[in-house]
Amino acid sequence: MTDIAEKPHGRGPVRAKGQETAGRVRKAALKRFAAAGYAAVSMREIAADVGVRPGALYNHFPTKQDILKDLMLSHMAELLSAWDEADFPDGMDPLERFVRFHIRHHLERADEVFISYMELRSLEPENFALIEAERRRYESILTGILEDGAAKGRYSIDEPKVATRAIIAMLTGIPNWYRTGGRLSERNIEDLYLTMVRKAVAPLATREPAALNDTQKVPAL
Amino acid sequence: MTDIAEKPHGRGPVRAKGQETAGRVRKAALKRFAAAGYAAVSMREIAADVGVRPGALYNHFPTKQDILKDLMLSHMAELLSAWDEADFPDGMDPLERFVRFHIRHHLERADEVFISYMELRSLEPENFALIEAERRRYESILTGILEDGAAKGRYSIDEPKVATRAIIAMLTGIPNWYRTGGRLSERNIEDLYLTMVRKAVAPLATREPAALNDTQKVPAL
Amino acid sequence: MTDIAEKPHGRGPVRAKGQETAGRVRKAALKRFAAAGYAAVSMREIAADVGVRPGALYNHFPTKQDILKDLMLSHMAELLSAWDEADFPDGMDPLERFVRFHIRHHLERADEVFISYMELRSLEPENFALIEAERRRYESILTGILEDGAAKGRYSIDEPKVATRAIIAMLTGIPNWYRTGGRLSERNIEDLYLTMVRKAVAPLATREPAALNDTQKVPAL
Amino acid sequence: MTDIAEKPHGRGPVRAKGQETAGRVRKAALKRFAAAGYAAVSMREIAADVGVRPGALYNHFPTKQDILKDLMLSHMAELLSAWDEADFPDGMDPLERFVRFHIRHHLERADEVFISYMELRSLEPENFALIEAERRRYESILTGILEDGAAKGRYSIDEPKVATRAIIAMLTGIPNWYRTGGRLSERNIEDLYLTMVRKAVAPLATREPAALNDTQKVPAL
DNA sequence: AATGAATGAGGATTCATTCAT
DNA sequence: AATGAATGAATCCTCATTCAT
Repeated sequence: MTDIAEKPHGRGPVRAKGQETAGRVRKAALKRFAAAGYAAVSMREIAADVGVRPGALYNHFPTKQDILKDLMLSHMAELLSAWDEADFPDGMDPLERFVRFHIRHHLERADEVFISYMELRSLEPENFALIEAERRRYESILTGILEDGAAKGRYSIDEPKVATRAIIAMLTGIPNWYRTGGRLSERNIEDLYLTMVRKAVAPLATREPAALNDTQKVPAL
Repeated sequence: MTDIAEKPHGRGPVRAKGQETAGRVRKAALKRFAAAGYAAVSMREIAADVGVRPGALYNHFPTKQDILKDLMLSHMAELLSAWDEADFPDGMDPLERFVRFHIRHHLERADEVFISYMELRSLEPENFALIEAERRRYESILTGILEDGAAKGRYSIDEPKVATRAIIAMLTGIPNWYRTGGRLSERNIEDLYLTMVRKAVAPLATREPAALNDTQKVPAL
Repeated sequence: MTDIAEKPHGRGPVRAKGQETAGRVRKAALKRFAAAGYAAVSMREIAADVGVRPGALYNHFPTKQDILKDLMLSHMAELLSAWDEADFPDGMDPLERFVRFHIRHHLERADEVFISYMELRSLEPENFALIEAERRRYESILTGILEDGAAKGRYSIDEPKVATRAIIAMLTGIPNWYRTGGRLSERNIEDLYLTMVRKAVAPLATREPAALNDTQKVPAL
Repeated sequence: MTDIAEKPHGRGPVRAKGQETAGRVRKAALKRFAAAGYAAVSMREIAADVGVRPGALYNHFPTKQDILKDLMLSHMAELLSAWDEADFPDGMDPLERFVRFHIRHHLERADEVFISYMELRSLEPENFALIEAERRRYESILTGILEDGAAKGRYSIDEPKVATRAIIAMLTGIPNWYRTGGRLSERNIEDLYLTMVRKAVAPLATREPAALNDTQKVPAL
């Protein structure tokens, strides 16, 4: 939305680097796919955002589907490489690492995240398989942390895969409602969610007998 | 809930043909909207599912948008009235009530839930306002439970609205991956999530040692 | 081109029988495919000829390709059934029958003929197979006549299939240049070609030994 | 024969690169025009065949139409000059000469022939006139032979122009079905067709009165 | 001589919707 | 309540061509 305003005007190519156009297409498509959904966005709209005629888009992406695939693949690649390079204090608990990383990364990329979770259904089967593989790789990071912690007795988790999904759903839901500039800072959110996650997987120790009784009492229901 | 659907008939129960069609339209639209997204579904597809020509749909719903609005409004109405009528053992902890209710209701209505959370963006502003009001009413039930429990010192929650969203996101994410007939029963899921939710809002550490023991007692599951 | 002028005007369906529209589409497509070739004709042009918006064509033919297929299949069906029903004087020589029939039929249907021979390449493989089978059925009629006559010693033909093609090519080429209303009547054309065909397959008898010798003498060349 | 193709180069034989490209364009266009028709072939396809981007074609031919015009004009020029230079045994009958020449030339140039007869309709009027003039020149060769032979009493032809077209259509149809390597050699084909042509224009003399009578007897029909 | 990016027009087809029957 | 035919606008994408580099 920023550089778009600087698009060269007049007819014909102004030699303003075609390279840039592909990037502007990505940016415009991202915004629109996130806002309205892949199917509801037309190539015309994207072209208009970019400041180009619809046909020109096809110099950069062979089909609309390829734009989506490109966005999703590069999001997953970035997510995984960002995790590899994440810089946290040495002694930090892996679960804290993951929670803070995930929230931070996802709050900065609300649109990419949303698309990546919502538009899986808009992918043609071949592309779906590509993306799905990446998603599993990411989820397995958290599953590994949980299993590891459970093995060491630090967490109490019966089903690490279920817990992985529960936690990721919880964290990934944040950008749905969180708006920067509000009462809560990103750091506040991180802390709040970290607390909830930690407690959710914490060993019960000697602490909450009453609650459990409740649960067990629940009969047929 | 479209007015058309309510058109009363004076001819006795035999004359249910039109009613039936409207119902079949709702059912077909629900499936397709959930699977592909509102924008990606055509009236022709719905008509084909129903076994009718596209024009006939307009005898039952004035526009495609009205089908969506109908589905979402009736889902929310049903959700709220189901909560009002939910039948739980008398002494049950309200949070447990809510968690079990929500999971149960949503697992039975995966498509409605999904549409209701995803297709808000496809609603025209007027319809959006209608639905959004209902959603807030539902969320406020959980917020109320949390605030109440916090006031009584049973939970430790700094931000009840944040917690509300975190919990609802976590629970609502279940139908995204849960499949009946797998290793985990619905009841298992309820128990697992209930445990996580309870712990997530539990007062910390030294405060409720008893509770923890209870949780650990939860056996095989 | 005639009834088209009578197309009902004004917006919306004038209930002037949709049935008729399909026929008008066929007629317009025929003219245009013959004149410019399948690939060079747009659905918009056909629609304009018919007096309808492009989308309306799709109520009658699922694709442009189906219009072509329809034209070619019905031409071949008509050709074969016309042959079956052709009414010639009882004692007429079968070859004369065929030549007169072919010329007559094809002069009346210059466009269909042209399309049927030229647009085979525009058919998708499945449709091509359908049409090609019909074409072979028709050619086999002439081959049968030639083989029969040769067996009876009335014709001298070394390669009945080659002769079939030679004759059909010769006859089918007529509409390429012949224009009614010129110096030569259709009847003249029939007679001229019949004479040439007859002579082409006639036994050489004892009459033109020189000619044949010539041919045989031709050496390497 | 586009002017561009004739652009002389002063740099010696090494600098034949551009020339080569133009030739490759001609060759690719020829194949594709023959196979699919002018209208169905895109400049992009031609460029891909040549191994070049579409824009580069315009260094060699100003428009797509000019490629077609070039192919057709050069085919006709080659045909006429090949006739002038054809080397046949001295005493050979002119009709045999023509038939053998035409078959030979056309079997070697199936694509050019096909285009030249089929894509006349794709020519803009100005280009059409150019080509049509050449075609008439070629046809007049055969007409001359027939008229000459008729004058000398060697042939019996009522309408030399009709006969010209009949014969050319017959001969030109060969590449439509003939495939080298089959049962019949090119030489066999020449002989078969020559026989048919000769007989078709042969004087009836005293030899086949019956046949003629047959024709004449045919009444109204 | 070739590229890469663009244009503007147009390709076939689909869409939600209308309406006479 | 349903149909069949239509509309008008929009869909994705392809086209021939241009032109700065």
